[in-house]
Amino acid sequence: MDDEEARTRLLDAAEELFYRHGIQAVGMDRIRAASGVPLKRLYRLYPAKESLVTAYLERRDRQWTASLRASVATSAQPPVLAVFDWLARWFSEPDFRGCAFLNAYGELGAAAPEVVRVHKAELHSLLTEWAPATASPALADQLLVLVEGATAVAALSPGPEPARRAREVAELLLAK
Amino acid sequence: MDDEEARTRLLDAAEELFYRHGIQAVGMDRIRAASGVPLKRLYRLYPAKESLVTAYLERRDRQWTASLRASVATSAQPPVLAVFDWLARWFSEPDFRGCAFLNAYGELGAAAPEVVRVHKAELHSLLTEWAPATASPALADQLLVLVEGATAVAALSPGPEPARRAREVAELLLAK
DNA sequence: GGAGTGGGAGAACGATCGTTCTCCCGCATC
DNA sequence: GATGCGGGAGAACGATCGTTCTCCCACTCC
Repeated sequence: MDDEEARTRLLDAAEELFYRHGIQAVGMDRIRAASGVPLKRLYRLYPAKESLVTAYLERRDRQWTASLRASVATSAQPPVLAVFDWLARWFSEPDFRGCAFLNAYGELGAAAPEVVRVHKAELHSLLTEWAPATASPALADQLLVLVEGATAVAALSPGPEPARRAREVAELLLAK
Repeated sequence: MDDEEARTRLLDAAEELFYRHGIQAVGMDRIRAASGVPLKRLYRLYPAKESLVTAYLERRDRQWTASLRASVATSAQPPVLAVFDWLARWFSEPDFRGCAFLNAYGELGAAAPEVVRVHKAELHSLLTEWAPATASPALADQLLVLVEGATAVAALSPGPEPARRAREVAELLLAK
């Protein structure tokens, strides 16, 4: 097992545990046990828990954004509506538990890593990119409210319905 | 200082600290220091941290719902739109940091107290009550997405704008 | 006034946390 | 084959947490 594989295993374990149980509720030793990476190596690759948390969120941000981009690009639907179809599938995953970045911000507050804010800015920028060129500049803001709202509602009552409700509203916004 | 005043002081301190810093980040001794209530009395009134957390969320639920109800009842606007005006004022409070119930759920996961789920069910029921009688039964679900979405967006970029954007969308839904 | 009681201040306890250190084994080098 | 050395397993350390205990003082009741 080289360092690269150890990093992957550590981030896999961190993602699974931090996302499911929250960040403060998971100790470093639990991540060592779940990843199989010895503590000494863990601290060589990530010198403190905070850097592991940041790395977890940064990788999740890249993967989340890439998955959404790919799904929107290959959908036959208008991009903005394809977002909600992708959300419906995400909300149906068995271990879905809301937005990892919002959860981290709620738990850590001002101590949350910068990537939390970056993630939300990226999402806003994607929605701006996908909105019809003729639309009002407020449309991206409104769509962002719909995406965040569907995610927050689904966090407490999982399943595709919140995404479908949000999609209905988005269709209305586009037809306006 | 009788027990009732001690309870109030404890819940005030708990609300201020738990909401601002997160639940796990605040120790019982910090609540003792902020409230001025001795530890012995604290544990007589709330036998464990979990019961203090539950009491904090339950009181906040009652106050939040009462404030929203009162504001909607005295507004000249249609009830559903008055909700978003109330949100805009809430988001502008200097210590606003998102929905305390969603934050608690994100931090505690399955270990979150039941009141988190109850709070969201109440909100849905209020929106159903305030929706025009002629509206589609899906309207309350869509409004819930808008309310939660505005709150989530405002958590990371505070101020009244997310509520205004959500209100614009709600107007469109009502005019449909 | 003396005995009992309740509560306040804060030390103490056991558990757990993030982090570091010790010990030891396998392996590469001359 | 002796010698270093990187790394693994896990003990150990200091801090902090939730919770309980000790000590002591003020006050009540006869």
